[in-house]
Amino acid sequence: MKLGEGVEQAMHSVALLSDLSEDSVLPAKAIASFYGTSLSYLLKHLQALSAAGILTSVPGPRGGYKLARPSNKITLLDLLLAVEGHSYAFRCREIRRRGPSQIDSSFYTAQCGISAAMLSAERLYRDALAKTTIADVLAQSEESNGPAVAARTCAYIAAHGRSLG
Amino acid sequence: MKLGEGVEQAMHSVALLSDLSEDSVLPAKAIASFYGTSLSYLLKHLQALSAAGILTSVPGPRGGYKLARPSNKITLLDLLLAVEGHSYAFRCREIRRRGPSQIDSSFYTAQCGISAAMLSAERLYRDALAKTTIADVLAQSEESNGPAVAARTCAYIAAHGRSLG
DNA sequence: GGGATCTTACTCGGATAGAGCGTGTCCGAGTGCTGAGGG
DNA sequence: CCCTCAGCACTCGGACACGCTCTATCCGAGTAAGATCCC
Repeated sequence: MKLGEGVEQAMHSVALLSDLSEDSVLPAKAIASFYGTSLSYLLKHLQALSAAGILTSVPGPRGGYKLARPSNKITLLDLLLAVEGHSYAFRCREIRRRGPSQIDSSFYTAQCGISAAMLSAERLYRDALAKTTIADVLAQSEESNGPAVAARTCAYIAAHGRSLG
Repeated sequence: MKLGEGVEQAMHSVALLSDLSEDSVLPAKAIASFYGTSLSYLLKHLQALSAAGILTSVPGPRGGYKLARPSNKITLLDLLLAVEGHSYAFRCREIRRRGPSQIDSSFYTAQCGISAAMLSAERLYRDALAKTTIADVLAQSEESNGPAVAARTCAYIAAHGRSLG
């Protein structure tokens, strides 16, 4: 029950890219520098987001990343699944059927009750994340943190963002 | 985002022990054999459950494990935390504060919005598991699977359970 | 024959190797800018 | 002075080692039953 550090990096990266004008891109190097993380490692996850259709990448000089759709259409679940994969955390191995004294499989009509309960809880988790967009998070964050933080990110974007030719 | 296989083993083990009379114990060897799992590996998790106060262990010959409290007082969350640890899956590293252009920490009054949203979803997950007891799962499972499965476990318990002297 | 004691076998408990995956890094492919050279 | 072209620097993309956690295992400590010996 542990999420990789790449999840947080991906989410913050998308949050940063949200402040970018539509016809601009921000290179991964600038994102890594802004958050003080390893560039190579961040690229790994940005590429995953790009493959999932969340980000658009522009190669070459003056290239970079930008959002593929508005931030109010990007949910935390989208980012989580893109980085960590789509499989559920709990996977039923059907150990109830193993062992020496098996009975016929037809007796096990329904799925394992434990598995059902675990997956049901996990769906609640995913539903909650699916209802929260990056735009929601940013709106709440700015409200509670005040304007200084937002000003800092805007300044950084202005300094490192690049408009597409 | 992956749960260890020990979680499933622990939960099924507790489910099996639920069918045991109060003054009896079941050795780990019998549980491992029933589920076809490795004894040594199962012991690791049964010990974790014992340390968490969910199971009671009786050493020596005719020893074994039994529930420390009734199965309707044991929730899936208890088992999950005992096996996987109490820390949350998402851990905020505060990468928003790192990087070259830090501003004073006092500006970051509230916690990170992303962290808040992730932890909030995870609490929903935990709440759902905290509301589900092993007794609930067994009741539902017996209802959907029919009596043959329950009969098998009862027979196994009768053959391998040991009453305390 | 009864009781104490010693051996024994069985249990849990903690410490110890191996495998798989996440973490971190590196080098290569592609692209647009830039400068020089020629018309 | 303007156009063409080659070189180049910068970007993303995929392939490659390292470390840690999970998986699996082994050996040691403790205990109660059972056999044995003594009274």
